[in-house]
Amino acid sequence: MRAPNETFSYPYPHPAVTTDVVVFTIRDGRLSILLVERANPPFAGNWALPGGFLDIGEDLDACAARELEEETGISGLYLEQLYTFGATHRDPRERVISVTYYALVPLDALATPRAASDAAAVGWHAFDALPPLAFDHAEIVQMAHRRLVAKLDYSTIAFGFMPKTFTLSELQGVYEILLHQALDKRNFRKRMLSLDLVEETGKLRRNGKHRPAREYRVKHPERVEIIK
Amino acid sequence: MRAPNETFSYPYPHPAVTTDVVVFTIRDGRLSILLVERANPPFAGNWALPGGFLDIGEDLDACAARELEEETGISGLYLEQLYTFGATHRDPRERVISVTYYALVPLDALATPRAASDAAAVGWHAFDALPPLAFDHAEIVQMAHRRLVAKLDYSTIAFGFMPKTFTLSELQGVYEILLHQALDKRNFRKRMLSLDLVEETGKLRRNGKHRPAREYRVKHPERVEIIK
DNA sequence: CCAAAAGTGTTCACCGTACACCCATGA
DNA sequence: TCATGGGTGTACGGTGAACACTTTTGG
Repeated sequence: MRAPNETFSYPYPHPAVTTDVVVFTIRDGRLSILLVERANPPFAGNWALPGGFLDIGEDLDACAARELEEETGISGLYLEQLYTFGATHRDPRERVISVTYYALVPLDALATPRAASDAAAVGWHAFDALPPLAFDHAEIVQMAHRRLVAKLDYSTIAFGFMPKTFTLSELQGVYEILLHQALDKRNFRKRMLSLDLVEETGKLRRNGKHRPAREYRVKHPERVEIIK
Repeated sequence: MRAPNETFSYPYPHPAVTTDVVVFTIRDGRLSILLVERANPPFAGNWALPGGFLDIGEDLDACAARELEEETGISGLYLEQLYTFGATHRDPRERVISVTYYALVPLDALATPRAASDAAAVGWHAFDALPPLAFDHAEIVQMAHRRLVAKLDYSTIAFGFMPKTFTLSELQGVYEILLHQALDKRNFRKRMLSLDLVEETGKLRRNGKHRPAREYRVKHPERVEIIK
């Protein structure tokens, strides 16, 4: 074993550690992620995931949340650690270990992100039409997407995309976008209601020249992420 | 965004990065993990997970595999990244980020591990009777165990415990130990055979004064970890 | 009254579960 | 011949999938 055994610190070179966050949302009926355009080399002019270096006294989760908040102005999101990428030459400057996270932004919380000082631009990009990404970020995005879709089956992660109140049709739309297929309305409603995770607010949602939809909310927001 | 933007390297303090591995096996009918007894402070005399510092030019996976091989003399195991732990004071000496992995050792590969220079001892411990662990390693072990049990449902991870050839009763025994419950023999066999992942070797296994058991092997070892 | 989305039940196939007895061997 | 673990089939209930029409509103 080569566990820590010096009295103070490990006398060999330390890698840099960053967090990068894949921020998903649904915009205009398409799954989208948040990207920043890099202002500086390497990969200047390329799009990349929001993220940055870990402060030496900062928890990993806090770092990811801070980076996310700095980019989008949104906090309190569902944020989950995804995977840690550490290939030796993933960053040409120095050895960088990236602890990656993913987050879901509810449909109604789409604050227009503001570009930070070291980014040329920041914006949402449809998942199925992403520009070339810097570093190994394309790989990170692919893994986040696989995780997201896999969790649809056995968790209630899709609620992370829902605003405080929503209709069952909106919820079904989210599933259909994520699964890339149409779902049967009756089966979908039966399944959702049997989970006993949503309740009617009692209000109706008028959305056009047709029958109004019942409005729902999540019953126990703190339990939403618990695996079925 | 606070992504890398210096020409060379990030001018703030870097944390140390380690990998730690939860090595599972089944010994004497009990789920067990491999621990080393620390020879040096901090936590001298306590048991800890095998692991150690990342070499600056080494991939994360390679580091975990190397540490594991150094401890057990076994290589080529199923090894999967688990989670990255980075609480600010998890190591009293300096800031340490631990990228954790877990591995499964087949029943027949139980080489007696040999203690490395900086460990007082190394050995297997039953999962339900673990000694107090150094650092946050108890938390790491708990997470690894939850992952292992969860994957039983939707993957074929249990085959990671099986030697090259095995009987269906042995396989069932592994599931029963991991799930902590007895399984119906007929249903278990029906399910396993329907997965079409194992095939008979044609040989019989004589194990006592009773009917010999058919010997099986995994059909496509490279596909064993693919999610159902 | 027409267009558009909301809302509602039943049938069927499949799968997981429960359950009991005979078989082959060694002592 | 007996003790021991190996090996086999069927019946039932629950769950997921397929499927079409009525309701309510705005224009």
